[in-house]
Amino acid sequence: MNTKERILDEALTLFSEKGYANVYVNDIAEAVGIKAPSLYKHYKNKQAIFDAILEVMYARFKETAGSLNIAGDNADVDAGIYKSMEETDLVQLGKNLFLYYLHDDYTKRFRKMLTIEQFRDKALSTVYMDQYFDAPLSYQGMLFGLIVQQGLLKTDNIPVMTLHFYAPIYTLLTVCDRDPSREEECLKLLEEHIRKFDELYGRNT
Amino acid sequence: MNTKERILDEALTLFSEKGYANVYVNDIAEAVGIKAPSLYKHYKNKQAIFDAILEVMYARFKETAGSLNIAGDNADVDAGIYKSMEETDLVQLGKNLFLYYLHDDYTKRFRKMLTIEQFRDKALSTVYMDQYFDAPLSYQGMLFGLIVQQGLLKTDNIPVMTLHFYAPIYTLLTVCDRDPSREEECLKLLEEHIRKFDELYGRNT
DNA sequence: ATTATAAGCTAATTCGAATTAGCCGTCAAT
DNA sequence: ATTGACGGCTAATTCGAATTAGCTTATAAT
Repeated sequence: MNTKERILDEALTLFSEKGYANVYVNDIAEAVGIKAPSLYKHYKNKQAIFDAILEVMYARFKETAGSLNIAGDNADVDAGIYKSMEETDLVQLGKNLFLYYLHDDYTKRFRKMLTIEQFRDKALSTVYMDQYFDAPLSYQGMLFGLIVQQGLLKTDNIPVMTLHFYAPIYTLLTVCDRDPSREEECLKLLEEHIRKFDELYGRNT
Repeated sequence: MNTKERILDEALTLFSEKGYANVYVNDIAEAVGIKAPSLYKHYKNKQAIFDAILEVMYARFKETAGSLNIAGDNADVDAGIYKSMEETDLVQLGKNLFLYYLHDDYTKRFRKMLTIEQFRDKALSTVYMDQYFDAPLSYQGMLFGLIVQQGLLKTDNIPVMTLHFYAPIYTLLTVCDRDPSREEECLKLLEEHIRKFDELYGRNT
């Protein structure tokens, strides 16, 4: 990773911990191991660093939405996903989703940064909502549609079923973001949630 | 409301919209209708204004936790609450909880401020988690315990049942905070959620 | 070999936001 | 009537963080 990239990396870390306004260019430089004025050889100013982070993250989201099949893109359902869903344990799906969101380093720092900065910039809150509400519900809603079609689960209201599946995951995620020491507790609750969800919606009946 | 109180009120509004660091004492003064130096007749400095807001909110939370029976205090269950639960429609309970959180002016601004500032101050994130995770789950868990005892709903896992009830409420709340124009949509989903919850956990069977 | 560019540094400079100094009018209590 | 505290104002002052100026070295291309 070259200096230009490392600046973004360290800046993202700092922004996610303290918020844009509370991070000084000096902090970023120090984290990178250079002096503050040297930053300006790579970026026009502090705001440009922030903007560059956003661009990288947009690009990254686009990639992962496709490859990990959990974060968005409800446009097309290829046969592979469809087939795997038939045999995939819901618990695994939920846990994977949760752990990806929780541990993927970029995702995690970016989410925290969005959480802090979203109220200052409408565009950021839109990104946040899309990433953590609309896209997951849309994508998972489609999956549950297939699962219900297959008769594996039963419901007359797929959007609500999806909300029932996803909202606890989201909620537990916000807990872990705030207090990583509760991760174990949350994972346990997550697993119980999905098992009960499964039971309630009739896979086992 | 005197000047001293109005300062807190306007400052809370501004902090909740832009975050502490992005609000200038000048902004606060302007909102109040005085000049910035006059603020210092009432508060030692900017931080003192922030701290005073926290104190007011702590006090307020303590009050409302008791009087509205939705926001915390799981210590004692008085007979009144117990009795009312027997006949209260869950949908009303959930809607009231949601609408209180969403529309109570102080609660709303304070929640947004906490959301923005929590990562800079461990104490704030603790307050946030307590207010929006632990206390609601604890209190509602107790209520569901009573409801299950009465045989109105059935489950072998009250914490998960409580999570199933509360997580969608919390999730939809975070949506409305970010985009108030989605309130109607969220309320509709909220209602469907609770009806389905009720159905899944067996009130109607 | 020369030159240009990239990327670093130290030492200013700028600039804006927080705070302080010091003055003034009002009003309630002596 | 006088005084003092309260709460406001304008005009500094301070101070710290962002940015710019200008120098240096290394390296890659001519």
